[in-house]
Amino acid sequence: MNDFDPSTVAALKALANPNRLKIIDWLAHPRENFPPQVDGDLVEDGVCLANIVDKLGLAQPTVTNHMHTLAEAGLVTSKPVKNWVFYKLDPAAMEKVLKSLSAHAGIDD
Amino acid sequence: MNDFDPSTVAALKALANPNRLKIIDWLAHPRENFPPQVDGDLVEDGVCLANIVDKLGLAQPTVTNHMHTLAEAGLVTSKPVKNWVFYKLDPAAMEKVLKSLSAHAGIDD
DNA sequence: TAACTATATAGAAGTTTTGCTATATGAATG
DNA sequence: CATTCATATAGCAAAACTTCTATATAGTTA
Repeated sequence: MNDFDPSTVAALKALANPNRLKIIDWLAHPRENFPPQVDGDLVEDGVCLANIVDKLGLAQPTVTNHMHTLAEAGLVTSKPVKNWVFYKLDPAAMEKVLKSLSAHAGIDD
Repeated sequence: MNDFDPSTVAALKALANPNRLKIIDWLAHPRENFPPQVDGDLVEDGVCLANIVDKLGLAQPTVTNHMHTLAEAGLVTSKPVKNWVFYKLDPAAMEKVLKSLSAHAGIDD
């Protein structure tokens, strides 16, 4: 019904990976999933890459890579503070993907 | 918030491909996208593989493969009639994926 | 039952994904 | 200003994905 939006596929690709989906889940509930941070608030500023690396248990460059995938798909935003990078989920982007997917599946909102 | 459901990842993987997403879209609106069928109703019985092959413009085994991917992810059902196979979208499965994804993203329904 | 038709399977090539290690960059601190 | 700490980049290997051609299977029809 809808015209085809390539960014929807990019977002779905980004989400279609167990590690990245875990990250999305964690970023949706930062206080429940990460320890308090010294240099940036978990909710206000986002979650520091190092915290995600620790929690996920993969090598740091691998996690950097996953975060870039999520960021390029527009699902998370990143903010450099000092020499950290804080990542936040973009709920509007997630809603957009959900709406697009609903439309493709012919499900009325 | 939710516990991790591997079938959600399988479904997202199945959806994270432009050709399969097109197929999902077409199956959601069969009358708008396919010619009437002689041996099975587009809506009641589903869409014949050959019709999807024609519309997608890929080789038949490639499309068979895509349909198996979608079926294994539970997103479509298949029904053999004579020597055709009819495919139908499973809207309940799609809703389940959408709900699961919403939960992961922390979006309240 | 022979031929045809629709789908499935096998196997292979090219591409993409996912992870790693090693190293570079760049900001912060002693 | 040298070191340390957090992140980025480069390059590589293994695995998975996407597509193809060739062929098999199984139901249909003449």
